[in-house]
Amino acid sequence: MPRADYIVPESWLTFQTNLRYLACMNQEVITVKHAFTLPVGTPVVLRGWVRSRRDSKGITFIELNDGSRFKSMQLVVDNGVIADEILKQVTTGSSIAATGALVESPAKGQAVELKVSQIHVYGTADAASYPLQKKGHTLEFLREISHLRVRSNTFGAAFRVRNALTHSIHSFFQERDFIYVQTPIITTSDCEGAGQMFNVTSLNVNQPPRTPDGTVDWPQDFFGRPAYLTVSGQLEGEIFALAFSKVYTFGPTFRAENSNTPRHLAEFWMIEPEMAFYELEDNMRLAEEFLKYIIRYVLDHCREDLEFFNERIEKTVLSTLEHVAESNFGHITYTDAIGELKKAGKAWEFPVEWGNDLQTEHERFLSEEIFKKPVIVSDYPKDIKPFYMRVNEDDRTVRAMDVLVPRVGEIIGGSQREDRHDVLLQRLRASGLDEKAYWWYLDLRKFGSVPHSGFGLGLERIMMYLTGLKNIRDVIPFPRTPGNADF
RNA sequence: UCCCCGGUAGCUCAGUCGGUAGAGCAGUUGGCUGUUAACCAAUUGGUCGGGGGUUCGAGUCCCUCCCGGGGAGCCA
Repeated sequence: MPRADYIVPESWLTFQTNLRYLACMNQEVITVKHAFTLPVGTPVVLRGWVRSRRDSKGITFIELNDGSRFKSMQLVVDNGVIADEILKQVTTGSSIAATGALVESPAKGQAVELKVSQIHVYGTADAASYPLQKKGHTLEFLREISHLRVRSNTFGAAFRVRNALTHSIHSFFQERDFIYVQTPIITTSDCEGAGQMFNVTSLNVNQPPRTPDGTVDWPQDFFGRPAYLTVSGQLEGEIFALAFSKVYTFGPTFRAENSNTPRHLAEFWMIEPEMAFYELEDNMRLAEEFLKYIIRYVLDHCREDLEFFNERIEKTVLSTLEHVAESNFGHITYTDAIGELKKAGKAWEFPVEWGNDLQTEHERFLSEEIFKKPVIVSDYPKDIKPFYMRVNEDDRTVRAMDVLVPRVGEIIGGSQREDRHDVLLQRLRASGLDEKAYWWYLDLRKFGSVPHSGFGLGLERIMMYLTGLKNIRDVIPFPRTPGNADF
């Protein structure tokens, strides 16, 4: 809906006057996205960055993008309207404000365009050295210029999708009475069983204080003992679930693993819901509902961006997302999955044997060949899963679940938690963990313990699924990987 | 961390048997009255990833280090 107080009267001739008008009305600058909704004839000031410029004799076309949506506004400058010395500065990458009126476009490609009456150049961008060209760049090259890649089509689309995705995650849980809990980023509970952790210390790492036997004297450190960056908020999430019934965390997590793959980051974002009174079946139902909800949301709110990914990055993005949002996930137990994989009669690189963990090749076969859609594998052997997962009646398997999706692999890992104090204690000991460090975790099973479940979703993993981008470094603003923490 | 592939102009790449550096795009200049990755013409542009070695001679062969990509493990 056009709002009169957004509209700059055409008679207000100078750019400075327009600026003052906007300022005194205390209005935010109109976006390109908003401008496309205004009726033809509306005078506006648009500001943004020049994507490209095309000159013909007597007429200049400028693509102006401000990030508000994928499509740029085409600015049309007729001969003589803008002084040559100003127009010369309007190059790819420069930042400008353009005053003019929205008009119907006589040519194909856009319904409306801005007929320019004035241009103000905020900042020039030397054409010879500005790295972004009008033609395609490789994602690897753009990754080296993370401060500028966000101005490109691909990364503009990716981070608008990421924004919508994070919004939808909060909406989903808030609509269902989940409480958002911020679990700590610094933790002293080591060996959470999820890989190498980053040490956090205020000691001088070159000359740490040492005890007589030569080991580092941790009591002198900031927290009085070794501290780490969290690898998961799950254990603290359980504390809150046993008070607020349904909670979720949404924050960064850290792994110091030396993983060099397109699917791993040292710093990534994770969503971890935790629900009291939920058994594994409830957990699986929630995971499926959750994934469908956020996929539907992004389909409904980022159509233009997804169409770009579908056209340029991965031709199956739209069809798979539509399919997944409508169809039911597959479900198979680990034991049955082993049977299916054996029946497939394929020559596996890793042997298919009950008790072995599923390898990437097995997971892909399940989701891509057998089910051809997301599939939940549940009830894994207890020996290959962490201590906190609830042991089944058979005493051989635990109430674990992994959601596997075609193309990306494991996107969710979760379980029903062990809520029996004696069993948990036994599992802790069997895993060789220090039960004293988990005193509060055991306490939760001593005082008002209830069945409860939860799962973790990697934000960047679902981003890869939504966009079709094949390297996780392209779906997070500033990727941290072994040997790389630039920007 | 392991295995494989790659690094040549700002970008994407070619470079034969070891003989002294190429194209497209971008940039620049000019042309074109409505372009859409505009088009047409001309033109500038190089420490061939770093170091070492073999050779009369290395972008090319060897060693080594760095960086990037793919696969694996770990996982989300």
